Amino acid sequence: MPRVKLFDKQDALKKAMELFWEKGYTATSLSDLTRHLGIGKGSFYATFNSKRYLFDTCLNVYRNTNVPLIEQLLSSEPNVKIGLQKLLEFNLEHLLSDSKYKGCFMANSCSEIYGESEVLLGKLVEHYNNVEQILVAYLKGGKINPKKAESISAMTITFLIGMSQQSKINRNRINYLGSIKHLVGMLD
Amino acid sequence: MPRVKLFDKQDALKKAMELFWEKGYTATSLSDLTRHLGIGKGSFYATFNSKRYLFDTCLNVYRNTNVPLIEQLLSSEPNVKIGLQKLLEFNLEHLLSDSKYKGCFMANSCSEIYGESEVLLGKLVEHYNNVEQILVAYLKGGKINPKKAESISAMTITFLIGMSQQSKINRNRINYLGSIKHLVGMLD
DNA sequence: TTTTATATGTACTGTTCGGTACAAATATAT
DNA sequence: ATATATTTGTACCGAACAGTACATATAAAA
Repeated sequence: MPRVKLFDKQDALKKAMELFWEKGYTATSLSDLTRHLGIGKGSFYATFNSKRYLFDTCLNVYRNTNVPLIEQLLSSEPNVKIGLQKLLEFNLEHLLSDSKYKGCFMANSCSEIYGESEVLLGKLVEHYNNVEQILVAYLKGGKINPKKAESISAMTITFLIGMSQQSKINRNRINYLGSIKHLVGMLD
Repeated sequence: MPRVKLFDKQDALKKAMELFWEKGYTATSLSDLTRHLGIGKGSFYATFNSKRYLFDTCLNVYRNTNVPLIEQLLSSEPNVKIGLQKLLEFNLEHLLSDSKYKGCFMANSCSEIYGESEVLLGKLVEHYNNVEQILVAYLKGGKINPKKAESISAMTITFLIGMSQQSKINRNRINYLGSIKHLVGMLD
């Protein structure tokens, strides 16, 4: 019976994610969104409840896209040293190949916690704990001793966050590759 | 002849810096500022030109406060291994002792480059190049071979940026200390 | 073709934004 | 005491903000 939507929700979600990822929550206005998604205000609120709610959804989309990618990348590489290197280089290439200098959506969002209820904070904490645990389990599975696996995982997370932020102002691939080499070397 | 200012400009500058540091440029409104500084709009614009101009000034204040601190810390420690460790631990303690979870003002500002003219970007690039060069010179001065000095400096910068961002969602001192130990150990 | 449930655009809400205009207040030099 | 240069608070500006109300358009079911 009803009229049918003129746009694809999943497609619009992806576009919204790109925009929030690029500009952050606060700096992205509703007119930015409707313009970029190519839909009107009516459709926007009928489909996505509110700006805040859409943002949360976008964070989930990002997370549900990237974490499995990491898991797959690691699980397909039995040599943990190479696996760790691939993980780091994979992230680096993603950052440097992005002409918009967006960095990492999760890491960016750490700068937008202020004033929010605990929801965003909790989501970020959970995400990074999750990734860290994946890495720890992977390294332990490769006969790295538990203590070392944990400390190297922790350092890798910190380094990844740093790289994603720094990639906005420094695009020197050689530099980062050198650091990655050192980091991976710590597994010996 | 004239009426005299009822507030201290340097003091107000410091308060403004705290606020921008905590909330970022966009999320800090003019009413936030005047309320926090305890002055009216008239005084604000008579003293600080504009919100944007004040922000730039605050960034300079931050930088002119912190870089000399780093230089002093390093120059007073002849053992480069201990010097690097002190630098990292000094930063860590600063981050963890801040009950407001503000992170690093410079690193935070990397997330606010979007849409700005090249001014902010240039300032951040220059700052991090500067700090990196200070570190390189310090390590080279301690008989670390040039190549190694450069790669470890680069990694240290990335790590510091990462730590400052991550400190907003993870306050586990032990974790960071472990990473620092590993990083310093790379000098052997 | 008519009915009908949903999608859509537009006009509008009240609020806040950064910034300006300017009159009133005031501390000092005379 | 008076004159004066400066600070200060307040009223105001147009624009943009997130969000709502609702009439209109429309595609499918009947």
